[in-house]
Amino acid sequence: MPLSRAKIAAAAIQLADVHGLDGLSVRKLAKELGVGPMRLYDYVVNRSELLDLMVDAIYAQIAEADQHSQWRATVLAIYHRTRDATLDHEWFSDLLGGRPHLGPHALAVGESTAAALSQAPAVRDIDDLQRIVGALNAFVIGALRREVTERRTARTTGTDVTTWQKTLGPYLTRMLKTGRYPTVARLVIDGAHLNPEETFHHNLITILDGITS
Amino acid sequence: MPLSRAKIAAAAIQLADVHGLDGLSVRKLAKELGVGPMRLYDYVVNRSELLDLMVDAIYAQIAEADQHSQWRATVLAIYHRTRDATLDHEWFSDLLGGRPHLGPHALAVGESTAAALSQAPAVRDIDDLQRIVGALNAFVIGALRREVTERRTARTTGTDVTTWQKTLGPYLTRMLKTGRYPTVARLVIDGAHLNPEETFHHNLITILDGITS
DNA sequence: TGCGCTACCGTACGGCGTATCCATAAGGTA
DNA sequence: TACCTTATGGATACGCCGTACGGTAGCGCA
Repeated sequence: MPLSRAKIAAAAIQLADVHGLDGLSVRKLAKELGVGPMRLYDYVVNRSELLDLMVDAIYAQIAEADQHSQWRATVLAIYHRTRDATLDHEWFSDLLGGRPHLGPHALAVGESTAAALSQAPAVRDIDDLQRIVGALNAFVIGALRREVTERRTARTTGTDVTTWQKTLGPYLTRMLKTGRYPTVARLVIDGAHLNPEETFHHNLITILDGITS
Repeated sequence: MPLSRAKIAAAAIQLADVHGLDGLSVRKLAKELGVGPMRLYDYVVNRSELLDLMVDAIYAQIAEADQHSQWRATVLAIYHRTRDATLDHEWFSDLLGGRPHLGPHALAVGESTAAALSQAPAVRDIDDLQRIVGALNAFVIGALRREVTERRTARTTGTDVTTWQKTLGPYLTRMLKTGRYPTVARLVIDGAHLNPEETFHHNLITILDGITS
């Protein structure tokens, strides 16, 4: 097996899936592939280019979204698929919005999204399109980052009450008991655990429909 | 000068403002403060806690937003101030959404935002509030990340045409000339350079009014 | 005077990205 | 067959990083 950019990216993704982006080093990746570290620099100029490779591989996964005849359904499908891919590869959220996504598959996804949105009746000119694409992407980036962060903290502190009280619990409850943050306290304590997918869907629809009308 | 968490945070912020988060190391920070590296670990348990300190210092800056009598004006003021602070300290965008913001000032900002939004007529119960706060925060996080990323690439590649053509230009124009990304091409080529602040404001208002009605 | 405690610091370890140089194998030519 | 060229892969090394650890100097107090 002669080693290739695709193979390197696949191994890197697998490593990052398990150990996160911090746990992905050029050296470990090389060891995983059974070669010396410097070998990888024949295929990639930088660690950062390695990340670009990984990102575009994820976009390839996203780009497989089915084309719907309705522009609205197409847009929703793409963003939901983005969410699915992000939850499958949480490190992806660390890179979301942090660098320009210019790989071929990223461009393809961007093209599908923009093309669909350009069919919305409210989109009169290219400036409208730019604003709308920007707003939607911004929401999705932020929402996915938040969701992944919540997942991570829930995982490390544990969802159950006992470990929660041993980690962030004391500090947070102490802060909330000061009475200086009543609304936040209500959100934390009384706020039901909303279904993340439903919340994402609901907010996405609200913004999409609000912005295209 | 006896060294304190506040002083450490201030020096760290200054360093990060100039050299970015990557250019901020515990060792450099210690040297800047005229002490040995390990000295800082008497005030901070981790590099990560150092970042938390810095983040909360920025939230302190944001929290100074004036209180308006109208909830809508309050919300807008807070988010605009968030944007201002982020553009003053671009590294802040790298941390946005990537970790829970639980410092006292972050909580204060969250409290002000949530309290204001809870006065919106459309907010009936706490679940509404949770969804709306989540959606707005998500948009702002994503929008600021994107804006900072654009600023950075514009800075390194240069805004003028000549350097642009020497860096990303060739690759991107080649990709766009394939004809596979017509809509993206139109966005890049024909899309006017929209005023970032206006775009932010416009989108924020659209989402805010769409979601609270 | 002696003693424990605290504040502080120097050193060191393991890991990182990557520049540079070396060994070896492969293949073409005389 | 013998030699030279060229590509392929690897070992080593440099300068950084975060931080664990052990030691020391100064000081309050018995």
